[in-house]
Amino acid sequence: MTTAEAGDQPDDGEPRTPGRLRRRASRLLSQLTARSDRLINEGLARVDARKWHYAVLASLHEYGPGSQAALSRRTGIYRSDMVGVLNELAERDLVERTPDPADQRRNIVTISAPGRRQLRRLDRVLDDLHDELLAPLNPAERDQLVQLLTRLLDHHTRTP
Amino acid sequence: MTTAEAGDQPDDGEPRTPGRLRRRASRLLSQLTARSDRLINEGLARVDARKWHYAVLASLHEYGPGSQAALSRRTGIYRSDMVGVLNELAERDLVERTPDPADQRRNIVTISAPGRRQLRRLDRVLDDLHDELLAPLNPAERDQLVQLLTRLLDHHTRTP
DNA sequence: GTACATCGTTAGTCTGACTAACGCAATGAC
DNA sequence: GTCATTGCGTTAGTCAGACTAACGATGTAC
Repeated sequence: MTTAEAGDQPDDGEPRTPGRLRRRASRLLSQLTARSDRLINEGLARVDARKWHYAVLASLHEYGPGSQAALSRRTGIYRSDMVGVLNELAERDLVERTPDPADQRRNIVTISAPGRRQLRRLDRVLDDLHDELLAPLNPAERDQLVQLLTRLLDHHTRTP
Repeated sequence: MTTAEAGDQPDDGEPRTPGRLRRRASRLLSQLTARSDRLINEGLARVDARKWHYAVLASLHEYGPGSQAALSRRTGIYRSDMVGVLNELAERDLVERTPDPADQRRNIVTISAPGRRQLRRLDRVLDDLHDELLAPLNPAERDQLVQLLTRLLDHHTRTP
């Protein structure tokens, strides 16, 4: 544990972030998330994708076709934003949107063969990007982080 | 380690988030940050403050008066956004903005007595809010989390 | 003294999270 | 069977945070 206490003193000139600020979990989260988001977005943009694409494709692959509303619930994307995401995916022929014969309000969304291919591709891209994101941590520490974050998110999801 | 594997299977009906999605650090970060931000913002709004106020006041208190640009660097707030933050703080008489006699481009920003009082108050408010945010974790785990996040942020700050 | 950097400021972009309201279809109560 | 309620897809729009561009004015280096 000699590597501990990272980020305490800036070696260069002036800009010293107050300690009270530096160790607030909320600040660490938002600062890190800003960088993480940028990293992921840029990485996905390079293969003409966005993270919502991944979420929808993964959900379709793991749980099969579903209505837009169901996809919203599974992915956490608001159903108002889902429209646009599905438009983008349909443009690229990664999913198909067909009316549900059993319920005329519903569209049934299905993943296509190219969609499955793209999903595998995105999985690899995301693996690489996460390797970059988590570079300073060893595998055990990465697990630890995921565990801690999951527990927190879980708590705040169940207890709104 | 029997408490592990939180959040794997939803007990209620339909909405199952794909596993590949659920354990991606980037997603955990952004989901959790969204909730954290909301929690903090609402908490601070109740005492007529925003998180930027805290950042600026803390920086002034720990490192003394400074120009707006210096404050930008210390807090990570863009200097374009700093203007508005300082307006809000000045309205509330928490800081004073006076022209630097030595450099006519600069404003020197100083914390006022009410500013110091507000800072103490915000410190207490934030302590409580973080207690809520980190509720599921024991003190050791909270430290662990802060450590891990700090190391990551550090890495991505030094290596842009 | 001219070229360049810095300061405060205004304006505007982009993304993500979220709300409101719509027309329409299905469902359940009576 | 009608009617209120709920769920669906969609459009539009709000709000906040992060970030860029460009400005006039001032300071600094050569």
